Amino acid sequence: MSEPFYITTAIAYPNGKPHIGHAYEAIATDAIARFQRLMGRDVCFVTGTDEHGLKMDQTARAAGKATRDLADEMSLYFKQMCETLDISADHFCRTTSEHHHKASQAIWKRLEASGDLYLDRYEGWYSVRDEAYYDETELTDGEGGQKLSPQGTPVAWTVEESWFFRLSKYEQPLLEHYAANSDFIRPDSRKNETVKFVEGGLKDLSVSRTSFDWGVKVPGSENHVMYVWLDALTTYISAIGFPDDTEEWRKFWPASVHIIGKDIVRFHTVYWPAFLMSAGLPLPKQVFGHGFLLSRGEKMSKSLGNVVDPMQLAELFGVDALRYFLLREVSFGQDGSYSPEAIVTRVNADLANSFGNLAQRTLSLIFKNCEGYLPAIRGHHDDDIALLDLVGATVAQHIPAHYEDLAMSQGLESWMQAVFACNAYVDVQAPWALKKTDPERMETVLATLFICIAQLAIAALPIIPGSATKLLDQMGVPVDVRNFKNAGSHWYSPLAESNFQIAQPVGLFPRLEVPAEEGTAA
RNA sequence: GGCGAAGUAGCUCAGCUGGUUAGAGCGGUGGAAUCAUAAUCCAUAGGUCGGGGGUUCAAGUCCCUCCUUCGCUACCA
Repeated sequence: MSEPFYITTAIAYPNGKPHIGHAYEAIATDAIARFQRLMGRDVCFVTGTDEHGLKMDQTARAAGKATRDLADEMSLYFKQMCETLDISADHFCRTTSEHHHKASQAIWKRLEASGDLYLDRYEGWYSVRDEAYYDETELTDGEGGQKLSPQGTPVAWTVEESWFFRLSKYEQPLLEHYAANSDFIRPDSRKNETVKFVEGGLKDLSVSRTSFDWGVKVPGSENHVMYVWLDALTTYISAIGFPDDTEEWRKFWPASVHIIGKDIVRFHTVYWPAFLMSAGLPLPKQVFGHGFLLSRGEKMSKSLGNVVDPMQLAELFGVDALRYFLLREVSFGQDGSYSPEAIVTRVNADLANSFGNLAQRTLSLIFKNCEGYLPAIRGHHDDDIALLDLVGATVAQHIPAHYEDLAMSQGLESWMQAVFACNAYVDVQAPWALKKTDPERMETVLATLFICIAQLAIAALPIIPGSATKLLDQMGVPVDVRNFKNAGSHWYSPLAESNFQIAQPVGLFPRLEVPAEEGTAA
């Protein structure tokens, strides 16, 4: 029985098309999910869209559409993005689904049964124009003493009936949980922020709204809809069956890790655990808040006009090139910077010049000098052993250790070091020269390289699944070898003896060029 | 204002609990090689580790202070 591993992305809020940040999160989560599958874990990977709330309603109205139609349309963009980027999610969930409504109402009833919900009034400065409450400190004084919101719209003191959740009750339990589970919130900087925040005291949370109705109806209070976050967070359990007693639910909850952006850490590390405690359900084992992608070091925003469409990038550079760049260049957990130049430089250096060329030169030599048959090994030299050991240790130990720690960029750094060692080995051994002086030795050298390249391709599968698979296909590596457990097993000789023959190798990692029209944002 | 993170070679960054000549990749320079995607390999470029002060036999690595950048500071997500 393999150990279950349940991982989720944040459930994206689709009041616009997906941007590079959504793509980044999906890609990173996918790489982790794929890695765990290759480690033999039984993986469940969930992503989806969080479609309720005021913003969706407003966006739809502004576009002159029915909210449901907008949700359908936008959610589809996210789903398509996942397909395009090779995201291997097991479930794509929508909070508008019937089952999800049922689950949200079920968790609501559990909170209620715990005595953690009470009806009260929410008071504050409300802007009708913005349909939002503002804190006193955010307001400015307009003409005639009229108080204005940050958007410059008039606000008025408003009282609204609302259900409240006794968040305050969970202050100590949460702090105890953070202390007892040091890995619950990662990276540490996010954990510190959360702990300080909770230590500062928790107020009860308003968890229903009556000012709009685009959401999950509160059981027994039909004029209330649930606070979007309560509903959205519930996706993590509704996706695998809750409240029904399904096999998936029993197997996969609690989640191994929620991968989220650093902006929504609080919702996942304070509200969500508190809701779960109240509901009597186990807490996820970890919440990881990744950083943001900056465009040339600047925040991306619609007003700056530097928002990047991930679909366009994938089309321009290739899905695997984009995936590789994001996971190699950005240290997971920290902010990262993106630019077309950076993608081109990184991908050309690592994938095209180093790894791609290594595979191409090796397979070409085998194709030309061995008629495509895998060369025989006739006794290894020390150099061969050293390379096999280095690549073997990298693939069996170093890379998995980094991936396991969600340090994909460091795993890829180890990967590149092994690639460098292979290229150095090729140059020192010079199989093209051995062809004339010692053909048998040439065969051993090429066989050694073949084994190393296959192992490196396997280690790259979580990051660049498409091209690594194509390479392994070209090389005839059996599917059951393509995982971290079997990559280092003795599969080469059986494959060679099976008379497998490689075809003329085809380059899988083309050199990229910076798009010519790349100019300054107008 | 309060709390926190960061400031290391031209660029992007590694440097855990303090300890030999501060590291990598990219770029630059000089060689080698020619199997390969004008790709590869080898060597190299001498950066006061933001400024100042302190602790220590010894400090990017601990303490203080100053400067700069950034994040969090609750109910739009």
